[in-house]
Amino acid sequence: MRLSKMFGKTLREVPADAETVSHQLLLKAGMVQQVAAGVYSYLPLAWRSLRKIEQIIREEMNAAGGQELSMPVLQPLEIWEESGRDFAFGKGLFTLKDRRDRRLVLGPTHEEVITDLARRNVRSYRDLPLMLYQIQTKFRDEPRPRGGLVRVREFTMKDCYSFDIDEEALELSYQKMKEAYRNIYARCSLEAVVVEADSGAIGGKDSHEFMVIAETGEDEVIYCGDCDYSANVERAECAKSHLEEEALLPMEEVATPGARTIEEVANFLGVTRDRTLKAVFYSADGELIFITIRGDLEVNEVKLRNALKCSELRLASDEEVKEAGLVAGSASAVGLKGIKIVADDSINLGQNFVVGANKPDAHIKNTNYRRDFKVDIITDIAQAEAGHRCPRCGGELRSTRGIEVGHIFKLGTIFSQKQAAFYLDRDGNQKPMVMGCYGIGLGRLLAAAIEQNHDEDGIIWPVPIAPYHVYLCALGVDDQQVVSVSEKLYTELEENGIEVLIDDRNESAGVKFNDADLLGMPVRLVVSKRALKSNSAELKMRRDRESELVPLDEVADRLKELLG
RNA sequence: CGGGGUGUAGCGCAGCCAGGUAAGCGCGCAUGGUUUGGGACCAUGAGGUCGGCGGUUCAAAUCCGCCCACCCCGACCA
Repeated sequence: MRLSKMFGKTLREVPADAETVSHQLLLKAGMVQQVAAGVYSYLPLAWRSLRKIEQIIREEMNAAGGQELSMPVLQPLEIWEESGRDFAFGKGLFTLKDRRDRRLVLGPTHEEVITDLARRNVRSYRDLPLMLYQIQTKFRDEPRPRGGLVRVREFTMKDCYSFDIDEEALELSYQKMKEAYRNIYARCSLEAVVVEADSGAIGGKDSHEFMVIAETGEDEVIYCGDCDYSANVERAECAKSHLEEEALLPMEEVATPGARTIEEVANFLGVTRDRTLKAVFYSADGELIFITIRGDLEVNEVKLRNALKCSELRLASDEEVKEAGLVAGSASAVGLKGIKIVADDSINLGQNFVVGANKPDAHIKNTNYRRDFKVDIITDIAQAEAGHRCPRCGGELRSTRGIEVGHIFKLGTIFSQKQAAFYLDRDGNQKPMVMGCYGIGLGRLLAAAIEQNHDEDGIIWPVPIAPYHVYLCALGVDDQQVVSVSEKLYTELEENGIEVLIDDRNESAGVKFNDADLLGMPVRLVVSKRALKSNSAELKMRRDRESELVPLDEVADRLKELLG
């Protein structure tokens, strides 16, 4: 490709909107352009890179036994009602009506359609295992797109679905996919770590995310400094301290004027925060929920959402709290009626807690779960944080940020049950297929690759996903020899299967070098009067500082060797 | 949805507070010339619904109201 003809120009100044490195570089390099919030056009350079990523994924999916197909973006709302996920996705679902007023959705994912396909076509255990995938556009009406290509509303995703006869077979498919994913990231020269994850709106049991560690990542990863435990903070657990056993004491009301926060109450009464129970109020799909958790811990809203199985969850407003007759700052589950109570299991890890008295400026000492109050749900809803103890080995937990570049789930029979996707086993019994699903966001992968491979001058493409291999820089295009040699090299390299972007523009050396660094092709090859004096071209790897002179007739071989 | 911010040429910005000269600057773009190893220089030129609608006024980029778009934080989110 000739730079003089290529669509998409590099910018000297970065559009003010871009915050993250990958977003800035993608814009500055003229690779993407925003059309609306979270909606982008991919210009030729970005598209080439994306196609390479796509091909790598396709090859690995095929190698793992996947069969590629294509399902529609446009889907009837009914199948979403059938699975119940119109509710789970809520406002994230793009919906529309056709001319006959039929309600349609733009698919955010394809479990429903694939399950429908499976139930129509799979009859027998002999048809299983089955692994199907597609590389398709998804639509999600994200509340807030951000970070350039990291979180968008329209994006390309590889989504793969496995169908097995039982959990054991699913485990095999799952491991196969995990391996395929590792291969994909390795082939893209990306370092991705596997973490335990929440399965979110997709549903299901086990789930793992592949994270590219990056400061600008939108996910927080909790990991152990001593063992290999790592999990998305949404799902991460911690070993909660167990207070010393003591005899239950009678409840005692004490005046606590002005003390409202856990901090204030603990200080006022001279106890540590873990001797108190805090109260938090949420609104879950419009219903007010009372949450109680030990004072030294915070509520993890994802865990809470899962416990409640609700769609919309938010902190209750002051008005809602007041309306429910609750006394913010002095509330507790003691004597509370007519409101759903969810507790963190930490309320069991100690005795004689300080709680609110449900009237202003008063608290109750020596309160104990079961004896003094009951709850509707008790489970782990605590947020794990850096500094907490590892649930596996007791080591210290740490925190970092990452970009989620892949997510795999064991769905089990959630969809096959709801959508009646059954098969007949060896003994003639009807059973639901056991499913898994496996996604990779391509654009996000591209962004993550840039986050992980750049310097202050621009992108440093890993060879396998670089738009072109070589940036052939013809320096001094008014010199006949420079032009003829660089054109000859261009043709020769292309004939050898090397992808070349030739900078044939009439620009100064500075401009060309800067663009070469910005666009970040793995190899820069300079043809200039200076180099031609020794009948050579100057070769420099993007990631290196030094260049070397390579005799013209050896360039092609040298490059083949370098690009391997 | 809550909080904060921004909208003036392709990109980056000034002008707005305190209404009034002819809507400016840098980069980029076009033409000509001089340059040519790390974002050159000179000259000439093209390019604008000042986000939109309405209001106030003799007069609005500037003041007021409503709306829209986009960005950031939060909420939310494979």
